[in-house]
Amino acid sequence: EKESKEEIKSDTPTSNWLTAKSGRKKRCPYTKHQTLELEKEFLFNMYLTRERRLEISKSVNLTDRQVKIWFQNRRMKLKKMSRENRIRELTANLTFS
Amino acid sequence: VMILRSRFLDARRKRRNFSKQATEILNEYFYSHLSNPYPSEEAKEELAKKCSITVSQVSNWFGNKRIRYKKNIGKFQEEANLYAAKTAVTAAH
DNA sequence: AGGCGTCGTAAATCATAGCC
DNA sequence: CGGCTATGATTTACGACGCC
Repeated sequence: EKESKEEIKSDTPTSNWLTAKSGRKKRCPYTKHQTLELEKEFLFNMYLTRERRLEISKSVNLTDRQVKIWFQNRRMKLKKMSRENRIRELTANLTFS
Repeated sequence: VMILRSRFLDARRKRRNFSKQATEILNEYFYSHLSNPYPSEEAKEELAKKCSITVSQVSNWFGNKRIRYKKNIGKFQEEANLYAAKTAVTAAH
């Protein structure tokens, strides 16, 4: 008997999850200057207005879509950082008091 | 105590490879879910606990593993067989 | 409809731990 | 002791879905 819910089929060794996402633009690392400018703006405000976004994108020579996505990613990074900081504080106190 | 504390905190910044048994647990999950190696949030939490690492680290591990596996399946064939055999034994009651 | 939000991820790249 | 490569983490770029 046993459970046969999660079957490992011999038919499709490994199929769909390795379907490559085609047509995606290759990741292009930003320059130090670009990153610095974006970080400075992020420090000033985490959310951009459309006008501000246009200005920034022009000044750092990125498309406004790239700037929009950069801010989205940056907010997620901040969120992750605060999540982990909180856990560390709690863990440190419990372990060593 | 302060020395221990600072050592513990410093250890955060230096990357360490995961322990042998942590890697073992992650690989067992990966190869026993090879048709869809995407653990749910709950599964990630459980793996994190068992491995004594964070959920983010579990996510990183699966992200890296999926890409590296599919980039070169041949290179991982031996490992795949090994864990397939292992879980077969475990599944036998 | 349309645009911008989060969430989870792919893929490339970075940093360096650890093994010869 | 280097040099290399494996491995964990971070950075771009989207798709899927949500809420005005």
